[in-house]
Amino acid sequence: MAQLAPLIVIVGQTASGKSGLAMEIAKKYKGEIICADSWTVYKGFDIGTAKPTIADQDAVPHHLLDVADPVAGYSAAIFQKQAKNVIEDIGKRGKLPILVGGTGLYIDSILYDYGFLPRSDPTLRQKLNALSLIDLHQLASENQLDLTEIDNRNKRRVIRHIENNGTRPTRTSLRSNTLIIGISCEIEVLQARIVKRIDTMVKRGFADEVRQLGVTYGWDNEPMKAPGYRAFRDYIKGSITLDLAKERFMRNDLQLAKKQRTWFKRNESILWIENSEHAKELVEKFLTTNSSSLNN
RNA sequence: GCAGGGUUAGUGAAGCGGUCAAACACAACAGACUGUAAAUCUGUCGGCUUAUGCCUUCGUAGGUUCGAAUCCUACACCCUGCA
Repeated sequence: MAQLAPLIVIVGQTASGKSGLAMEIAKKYKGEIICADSWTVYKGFDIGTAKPTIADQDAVPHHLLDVADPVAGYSAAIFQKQAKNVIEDIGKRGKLPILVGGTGLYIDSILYDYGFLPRSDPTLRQKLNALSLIDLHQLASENQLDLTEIDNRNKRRVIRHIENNGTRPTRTSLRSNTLIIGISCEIEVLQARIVKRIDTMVKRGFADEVRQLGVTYGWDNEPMKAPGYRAFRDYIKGSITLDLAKERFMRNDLQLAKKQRTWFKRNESILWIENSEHAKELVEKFLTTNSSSLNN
């Protein structure tokens, strides 16, 4: 089996400074950035998702931004397929792929080469969704499906198990030739950064963006559920003040950060760093050690 | 000043003599996580400690009762009708 291209992965909580670090590394080592973020994939959702700016995109090539239509939706499996292609392509061109993002599932789908099972049939999904958890357990048992191995109180998981007819998805061990850097950040510092970032977003016209997107794509699509959009939608509709909208935005971001913390905490392959100097040392060492596999 | 309503754990809010450390929601904390993942789900959530255990709580201080967050009295603060 051919050696995989070297891959740098940068993870961390929202607003922890992932993008900034990625830019630094990309500039220094001729890198290209792949965004592993379940919201920046959507077209038009720019300010509120903290999508890299046009200037940043001009300075360093970015991939998997704006690849999804807000109404059509997206998924981890689609991401995985696209990301794998992009990473391979970047490697072939002799550049350094840098996977950056806070969506744990997307990251792990690359790190552990998740074997996603086929997408569900919409008709069947609708039918199963209408059933209660108890009915679903009943159905599973009629089909000799064992639910003890899965989170059987989670309706969504039970449905998925039935749809897959009991087949379990696969995963591999950690991708070879991969350096995973995690940016650690104190909660207080993070909160301050989030507050500041929201102010900046508002100054850049976030409210207008939300209004525009609501008119264009409606209010019920997936990216509209993102922390900022969810919070500002009520402000746009006039039911809450700007201050309250910002307050809720922050709350939503902090809750997101909490989930990200939990997700990444369990991954023992992540090397946690405090500052970008430390990160660059790690990258330097990693690239030296793996130079033989670099396509010069 | 008179009459009425209110004061419950981080917040909102049930309870109105025993089965109340006190429903429920939110927040918080911990965890799971494979085609919606910023999703979905699980556990904890007064303290000690982890026990069918003890201790301290339901504005404050007393009282009635075998027993009070629940009844009575006084006081404090908040809202409403008449002044």
